[in-house]
Amino acid sequence: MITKEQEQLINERIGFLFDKELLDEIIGVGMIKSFDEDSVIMDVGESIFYIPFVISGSLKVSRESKDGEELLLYYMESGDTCAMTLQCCVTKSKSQIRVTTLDETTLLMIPMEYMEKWMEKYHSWRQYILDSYHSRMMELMDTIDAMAFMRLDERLQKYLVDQAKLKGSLEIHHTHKQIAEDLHSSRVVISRLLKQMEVKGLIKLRRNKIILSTI
DNA sequence: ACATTAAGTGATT
DNA sequence: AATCACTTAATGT
Repeated sequence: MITKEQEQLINERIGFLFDKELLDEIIGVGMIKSFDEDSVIMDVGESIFYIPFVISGSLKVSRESKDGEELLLYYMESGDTCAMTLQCCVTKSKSQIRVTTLDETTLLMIPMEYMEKWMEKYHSWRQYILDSYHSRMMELMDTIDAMAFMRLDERLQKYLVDQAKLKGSLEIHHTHKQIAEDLHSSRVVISRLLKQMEVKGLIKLRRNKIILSTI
């Protein structure tokens, strides 16, 4: 059940997206769930019963190949929902993706049966769903572009800037290994590129930490 | 003090 | 740009 404080938080973070009436319904049927940093909240092959909304925190959505290799697709922040999940709800298929938290993250879960019902009933819902499809699509285009046309060093820079923006901090607490996995590269290569960037004065390197000079 | 894990580096493909 | 093999540095027990 949703408490008064949680209701307030929902209103604050995603309230502007929907009509009052729909918001009341959301509060009636939704559940709030919180997760620690680095927990996998949904994995490849799992069935999906809830539509998640990000209330606070951030997550990454990635894909996994047969041999366990990971590839980062896009990020989700406050007010976002997962287009892949929506798709799975409609087609009643299993998750094709993995969703991992990057921070302590709070989600609002809506049982999936409301998805279609609200599509007919509320303009704001339909609009929101279409918008989020659109923005996910755009983000995917971005990552495809990056993979196809950008060199790894440019991708790495973009990655660092994205992370910094996402966390609102110039310090990034990732190991070179984690970054390599996200960018589908190897640790040694990332270490070397980061070293180059440090020499250029773009970043400073510490153990488990990278400090950007600017965004 | 010792083990473990992260990061740095030269050589090779 | 990736991989190997090895070193060095930082951190936990």
